Amino acid sequence: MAQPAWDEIRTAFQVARLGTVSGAAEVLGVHHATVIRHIDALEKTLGTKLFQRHARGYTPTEAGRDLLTVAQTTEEQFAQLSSRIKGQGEVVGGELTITSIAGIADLLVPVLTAFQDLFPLVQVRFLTDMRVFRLDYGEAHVAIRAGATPEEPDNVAQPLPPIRTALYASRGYIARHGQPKDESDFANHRFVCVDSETTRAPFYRWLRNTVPASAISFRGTEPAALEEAVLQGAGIGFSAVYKASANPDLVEILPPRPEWDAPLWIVTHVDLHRTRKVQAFLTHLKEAAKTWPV
Amino acid sequence: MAQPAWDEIRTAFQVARLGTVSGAAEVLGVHHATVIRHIDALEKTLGTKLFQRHARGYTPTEAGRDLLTVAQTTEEQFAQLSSRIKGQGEVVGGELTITSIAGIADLLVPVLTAFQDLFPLVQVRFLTDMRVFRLDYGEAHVAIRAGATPEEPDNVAQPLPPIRTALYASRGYIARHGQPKDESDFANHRFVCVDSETTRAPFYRWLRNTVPASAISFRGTEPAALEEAVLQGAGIGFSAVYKASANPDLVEILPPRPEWDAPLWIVTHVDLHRTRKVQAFLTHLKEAAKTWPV
DNA sequence: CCTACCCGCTGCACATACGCAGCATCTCGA
DNA sequence: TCGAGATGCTGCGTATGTGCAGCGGGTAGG
Repeated sequence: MAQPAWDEIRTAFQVARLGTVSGAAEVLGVHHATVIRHIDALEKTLGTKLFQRHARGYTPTEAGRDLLTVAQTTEEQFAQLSSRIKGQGEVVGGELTITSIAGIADLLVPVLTAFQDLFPLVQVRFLTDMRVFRLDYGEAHVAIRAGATPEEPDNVAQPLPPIRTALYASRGYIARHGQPKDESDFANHRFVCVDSETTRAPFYRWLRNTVPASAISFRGTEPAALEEAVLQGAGIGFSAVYKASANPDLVEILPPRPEWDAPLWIVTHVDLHRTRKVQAFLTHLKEAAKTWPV
Repeated sequence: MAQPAWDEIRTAFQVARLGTVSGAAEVLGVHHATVIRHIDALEKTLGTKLFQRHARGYTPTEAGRDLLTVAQTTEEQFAQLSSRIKGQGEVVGGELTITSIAGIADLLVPVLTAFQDLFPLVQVRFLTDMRVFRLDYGEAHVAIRAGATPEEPDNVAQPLPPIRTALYASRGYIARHGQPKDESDFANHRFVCVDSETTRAPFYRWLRNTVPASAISFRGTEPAALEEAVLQGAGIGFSAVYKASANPDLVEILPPRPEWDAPLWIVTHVDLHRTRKVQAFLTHLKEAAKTWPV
């Protein structure tokens, strides 16, 4: 069962509305002949006459009047849709999906809530999952990634201030085990380290190379668990500077090193990068990043 | 503000629904390349990306999902419209407009009511007006015309049994003036005739040529008024045989003559003639005409 | 009654859009 | 790790649809 072409329905709609082929042709911006051919083709596929042809123009039959009412609403629907889509880039509103690693959620959440206050029409979705969300699939508008420079094509990467990391111990740990004088004293202490052998984090690699395996007394996979372990005095471990500096219970064992810095990237898909919504968020995020503790 | 082509919206709709260009192309019965070109053109006119392109296919963006929901209902609306129009010729229902001269209304009304009983979905409009309704303008589905063979192109004419006419007088008239013995006696009687000089009715022409003008004592324009005048005894006049034979008060002065017969025609527009509704009425009408009094 | 305008129709030439085919890329499974 | 399948993309030749112009017919106004 052959379905009629939508363009032909639109042509027939204008003819039914205006009553003349000439008027419809002018409105549609096509030639009179095109209008006639569309009507003929449509009537052929439908197997019914839609119009009575006479010298004064085209008068819709019952079927034509039926088409008129249906296509009338379609016309309005499409017009609304069109202006909605065209205007969507202008107004900052609708859904805004951000994805990041869980570790910097406390850094991002204030930024997101402030952005939401700035643009009340925006609905924020903040996804922090183990897996990397694919920007290609439209899963997120903006991704905050840590590590090496993202190289995916079609992705736009912009730098953020890196996450500085240092070695800390809780005051409870120091009270029990003291504070290492220098690196040679590390063997006499207890350390908290990630369990994975293949971690990409440079400071953990440094830890494996510097501290004897026997000194690493607490291992875990979940970053949040490792941080908690350090706080609880399970051992000496790493923490982001911005987190530790806010916690008076943590004492710096070793200061942050540039090679430990985790580069932070804002990544967006090239198609979404141009939209005003994303642009507004990016400027807001970069502005907020200037005030981040370093 | 350029409006997007409806066909391109349909293409984009199928892509959004199926997620792949290939699938949409197969459903639409066009080539993959056409689908891509439609999407590109539509996104260009809308100024916004509708889909995220990736190796697995096309994933709709917010705008694409918006289009999806709108076009979904459009698709359903058009499908319903299409089947409704296609099927409308199959079911005998809706409006049926008949037009005729007022004089034979009493002959047609029983036919119309019987037809309405046969097809309860039909709504009959019976138009009897002085002016001739134009089938071209879709003013009526079927016209009952009297007189010469209709010659308009695009009109289909079918014969009906002609209306036979004879000369009558009321019993009241005969009681007062007697009954003419033959045509030479007409000068001593009173006659009822139409007022118009240019009447096309052959029996009135015959009357003018046969009866002296002084014998025509009652003139009128309205056929119904003339009939009433004959009944009231104003004079001798014409009446359709089927009407007079039902009235015992009328006495036949002269029997009907073939040259007085008024040919009756069923006329339909060629476009509407093929529809089942009109066909059903035509067969019903012709069947009923067989039982008409002649 | 006649003339001028409007509308719809159709043959022809051209441009646009289409189908085709080959290519590049990615995903999934062995 | 490699291969098979699927998907999207692009250049080229063709066909379909479009624009153009002239014609015929009907209506309206003088």
